Amino acid sequence: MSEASPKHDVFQAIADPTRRRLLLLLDDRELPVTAISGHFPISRTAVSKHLRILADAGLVTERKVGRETRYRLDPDPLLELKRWLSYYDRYWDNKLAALQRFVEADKTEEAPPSGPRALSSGSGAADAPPDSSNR
Amino acid sequence: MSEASPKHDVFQAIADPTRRRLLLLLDDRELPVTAISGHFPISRTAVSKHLRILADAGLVTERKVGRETRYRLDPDPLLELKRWLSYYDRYWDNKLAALQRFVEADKTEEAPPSGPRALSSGSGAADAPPDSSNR
DNA sequence: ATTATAGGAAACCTTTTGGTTTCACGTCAA
DNA sequence: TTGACGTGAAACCAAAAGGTTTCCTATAAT
Repeated sequence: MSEASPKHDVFQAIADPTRRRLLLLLDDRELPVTAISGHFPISRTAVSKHLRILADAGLVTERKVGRETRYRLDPDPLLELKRWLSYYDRYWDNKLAALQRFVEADKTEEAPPSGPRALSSGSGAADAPPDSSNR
Repeated sequence: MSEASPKHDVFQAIADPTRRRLLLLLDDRELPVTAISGHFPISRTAVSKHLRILADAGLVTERKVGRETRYRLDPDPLLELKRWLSYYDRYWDNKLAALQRFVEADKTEEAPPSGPRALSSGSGAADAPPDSSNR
């Protein structure tokens, strides 16, 4: 509904430290480009490009006010990240983790590479449940 | 602690879709490189390089067994991501979000770029609380 | 009407990234 | 001991990423 052309995905968008700082800066403020770029050691144009990438990922909204363009955080796409991360929650949820380790105890110990392991092609879903994007 | 030389950070490590798939594949299995690369359309060497990046970020552990090197997921560094994400939790925690919007209601409406901003909601440094890394 | 400001677009440069192919080395099997 | 197997290192390459500078176009302001 809201994503038009996610040319840049969230994972890539937040990979850059400068962009992470941008998100923080725009967290609760709506700021025009020049004001934003004052916080960074790089050129205004460079900041502008970062903002575009964030906008492409849906992480900031742009709103024209007179001759300036004001940017503001839109954290919604971060929910995708949150969902992706939640896949690993069982590792930190001690109760489940204990069960998990118990269940997998047998196949963990010194399994030869070519044993009766159902790993190869077997489950197509097991290969990419939360995120299947590939280039 | 545990991190030796985090040449690659988690954010960058998970930015690549192939690497995300690797994490899934190594989620509960410990696999040697050749077995792993069978799941990907790229060369074994390329997979090996991805594994190195993941290892640098601490996301996989490598263990030599005979002539093969077995890799396995170590999700711990993902906690950093989780922590980073939690900074934005207030946006999705409805109770707090309501308060937040109320508090910021006045400064949201057409605030001039140079107003008396006192927003940094208690949580600390306004510019870079969760992540301050910069290149 | 003229001038200053804000910000994106273009062209360009350098470094990084993701990939490949080839090679060398250690380990296991005949 | 001779060969096949499993991997990483090296050299190399094309494309993408992050920057910069130089325009160009709107929108104020005087």
